[in-house]
Amino acid sequence: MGLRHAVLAALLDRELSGYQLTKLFDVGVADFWYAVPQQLYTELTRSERDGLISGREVIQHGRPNKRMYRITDPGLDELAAFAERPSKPQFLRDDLLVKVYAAEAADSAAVLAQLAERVEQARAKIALLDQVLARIRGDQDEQRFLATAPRVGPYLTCHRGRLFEQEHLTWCEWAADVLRGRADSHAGG
Amino acid sequence: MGLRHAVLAALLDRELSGYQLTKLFDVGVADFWYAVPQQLYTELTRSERDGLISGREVIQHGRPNKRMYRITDPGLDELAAFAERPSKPQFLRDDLLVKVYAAEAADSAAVLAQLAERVEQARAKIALLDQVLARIRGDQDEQRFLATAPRVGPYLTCHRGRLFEQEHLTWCEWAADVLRGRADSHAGG
DNA sequence: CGCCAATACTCAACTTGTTGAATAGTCCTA
DNA sequence: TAGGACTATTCAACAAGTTGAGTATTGGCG
Repeated sequence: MGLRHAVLAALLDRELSGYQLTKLFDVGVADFWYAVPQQLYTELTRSERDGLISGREVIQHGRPNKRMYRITDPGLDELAAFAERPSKPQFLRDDLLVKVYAAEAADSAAVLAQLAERVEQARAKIALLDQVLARIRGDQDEQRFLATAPRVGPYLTCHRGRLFEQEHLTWCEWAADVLRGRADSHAGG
Repeated sequence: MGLRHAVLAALLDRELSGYQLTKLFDVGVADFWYAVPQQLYTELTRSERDGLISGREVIQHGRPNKRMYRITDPGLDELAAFAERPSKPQFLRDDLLVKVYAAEAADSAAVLAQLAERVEQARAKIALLDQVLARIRGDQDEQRFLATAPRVGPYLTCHRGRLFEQEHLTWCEWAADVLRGRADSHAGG
């Protein structure tokens, strides 16, 4: 039940519509989880059925009505209980790594192109996350914010996302350099 | 078909048994993919049926017989074609991040304990990966190895795994510090 | 006026990954 | 000499994630 708890966490201190959640969990700012709309709407229905969240219909003019969700007390309990259950270690599982692992059997130009693309994606995401971090921090410096803000969870996980992207970027560039260097030296001599 | 290509990549330059593959893809040295034995045996059967790998029975004395697999020419083609297909961006999806995101709603001692556990796991994995890297490199220094070795893919992805663990470790320690600091200051005043 | 994007969702089919249990022989340790 | 660990694999049930299509309305652009 990964998504379930991610949704509960997102609803921790604010009411959100299904649609807003799809935006949060979309490529954009899913700094701690990712999911497509279909998954989210399904999960919202299930979580409401199970009493962990409650939704209310909001009638809108000029656009479809929507349903706003908030976390319930049983939802808070579930989240707290989840936090105490052991979590299993995380693993890398990335197509691109497989391609680099098999680089010698593949067209190296294709692999290099994909590494370059990832670098660009990572750069864009870092820029976005930097904005998010600055917005969360407001006008405080980081240390002050972390010491005094009422909630720091979102800031910490956002930082994790940034680190992840930064590291990915660095590695992609390094791997590309290595592969390029080898391709050149084979071609040249 | 993530696992399929990961298996093909692992068989790129050596023949391996299903059991050896389960060890590779187990917690141990799955520096680019992870899978449980059941998944692997299923995938091996399917890939053999599809002609991407071929297996041969090896009769053993004193232990169960085993099946050794090697990649076929169609398998190599498939791997090369896979490397040229675009790969989708990677996302973080980690229980522990959800817990940290929701830290304020959870028992902070429990979250801190899990962060500490992760730090230990990461340390162990880093030590292991360092051994693997040294073994792959042999007696050469890194730069020389990367320039001259016949295959560098496994080395590059192993490095990626190490970076990932290192970054995870650093972040876990930082997040734990932040949360501990806040817990103390709330308790103390 | 027509088209596209955005809002706000739903249904269905499918693929992947997870969990638990089982088999069966050998080797090592207590 | 019993019990566990290691080798080597299989079957089945289920949960989670992916993909593709479809609905309906509004607002803006050219």
